[in-house]
Amino acid sequence: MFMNDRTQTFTLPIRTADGEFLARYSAEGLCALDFPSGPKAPASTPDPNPAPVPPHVRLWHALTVKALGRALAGQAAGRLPPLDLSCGTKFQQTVWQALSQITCGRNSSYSQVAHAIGRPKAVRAVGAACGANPIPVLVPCHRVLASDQGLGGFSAGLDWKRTLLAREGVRLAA
DNA sequence: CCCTAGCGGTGCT
DNA sequence: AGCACCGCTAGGG
Repeated sequence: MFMNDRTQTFTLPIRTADGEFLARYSAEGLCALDFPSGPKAPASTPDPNPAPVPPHVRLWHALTVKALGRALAGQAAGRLPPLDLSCGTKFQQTVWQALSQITCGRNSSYSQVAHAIGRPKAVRAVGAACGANPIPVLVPCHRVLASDQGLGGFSAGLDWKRTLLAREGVRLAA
């Protein structure tokens, strides 16, 4: 083989009441989920020359659509497509893995996650890893709060974080 | 309340 | 190697 085995990825839109998300798929599974871009998020420009979407990707996408719909409604996401987290470092993947185990309606803190992965002092690094999470909502980085019960940060904007938490019924201090 | 020091991972030089 | 970021935290005014 030459080195031209381009790892083809597919980007598929998901229309929701909150705007149009974009799901990206690698050969291994869902590798990214993007929040609606603009404030009003007009429909994405259709690809003028779209590559055909393979059946297995369609299947993954169906799972993603369903899971996202439930997650946005504040319910457990249910079955997910395979996740491709290989874009992250070992540390980040460990963190993202830990995030996935925080169940709907519950929450954690950066410090707790740091302890959970056996690096109790890597608290700040955990925060940075959360910010690098390529699959927000489904990998629920929004459930991680500051230890003083503050909101902490959220790369897509704190409004999203507040909204997601509110919908799953998480009660915030203050 | 604010301020600070200390922390660990990551990316850039 | 060094350095400057960071979705942080605990401790001290």
